[in-house]
Amino acid sequence: MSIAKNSPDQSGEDFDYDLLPGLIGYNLRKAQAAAFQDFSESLKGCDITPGQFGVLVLIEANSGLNQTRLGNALGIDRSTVVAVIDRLEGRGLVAREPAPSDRRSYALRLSEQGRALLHRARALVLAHEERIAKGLNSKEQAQLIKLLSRLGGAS
Amino acid sequence: MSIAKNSPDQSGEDFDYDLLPGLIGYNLRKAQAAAFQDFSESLKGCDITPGQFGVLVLIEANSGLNQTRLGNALGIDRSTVVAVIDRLEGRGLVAREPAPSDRRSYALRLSEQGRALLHRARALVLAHEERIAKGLNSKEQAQLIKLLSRLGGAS
DNA sequence: TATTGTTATACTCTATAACTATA
DNA sequence: TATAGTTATAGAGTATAACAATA
Repeated sequence: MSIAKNSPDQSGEDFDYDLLPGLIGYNLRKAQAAAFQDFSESLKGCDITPGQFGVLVLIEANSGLNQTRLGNALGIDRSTVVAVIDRLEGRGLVAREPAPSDRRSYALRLSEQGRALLHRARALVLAHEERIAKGLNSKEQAQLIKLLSRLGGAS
Repeated sequence: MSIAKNSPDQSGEDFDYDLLPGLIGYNLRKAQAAAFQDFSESLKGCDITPGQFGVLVLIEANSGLNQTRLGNALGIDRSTVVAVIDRLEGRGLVAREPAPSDRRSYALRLSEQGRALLHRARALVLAHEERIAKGLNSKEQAQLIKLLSRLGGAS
């Protein structure tokens, strides 16, 4: 096996990427794919995806929020949130509790197990961040985050 | 409807994102999601995804390449390439031709229709790129691409 | 009427393992 | 033995449309 998983072509032969390397979108996709792969390996012990990590963080930091607000914060549809929470609840990491003020909605909370897993995951995520950004110094990392946050009208 | 599709929380109420805004991975995901959304809207007439656009570009620029090399160039598994090409072939945009030198593999080519669609798509993609990067000047755009390309060990 | 959560449905992307044909 | 493509299978992410319960 001469080519590692998910790595770009290394076959020495000429390959023409045309306009792709000049596109922000293409570089974004590639960088995100690389980050996703490293994330998965780094958090193998926790078995969570970047999106699930974000959900756990937001629930812990905003305990009692409902699914609609969580979806708005993440920029995903309510119907998508259902499946995300289903998985997390199925693993005993998140609980749907009755919301005191509105019987249509749930108050989302982390279980003890969820809190413990998130604690472990945080440390692994920080190590993962260091690894993917090891080619950049702190100033460049800050610059990258600033530029990314200004993309897509988040302004 | 006070909240636009896939936009971050605008409910005025306090919301705690905790460590997320400081993570490269989180900002990468957010930026990519915004770019994907804009791409989809921009290329509605062509009905292709960013990944499919990349495949069409690479096939045109490297006519006759096989699925394995394409997968290597994109960093995706051979089995994933099959479904991707199936869809494109099903729409008559790509053709699997017998490879002259190796009867195990196909030589991928764009159909006339595929070439025409790619021609239209290129213009739309460039407009899309301008739109998502409208908050950045040329120097910042170049800087962003440079920083992104140095993430994930692509070094 | 509007909102929350849900279900049904659908599409894309992704991978692993095992298989066939060919090298 | 190794490689190219395929299939079966699985999981995650995403959305739209329609529905029940509640506001």
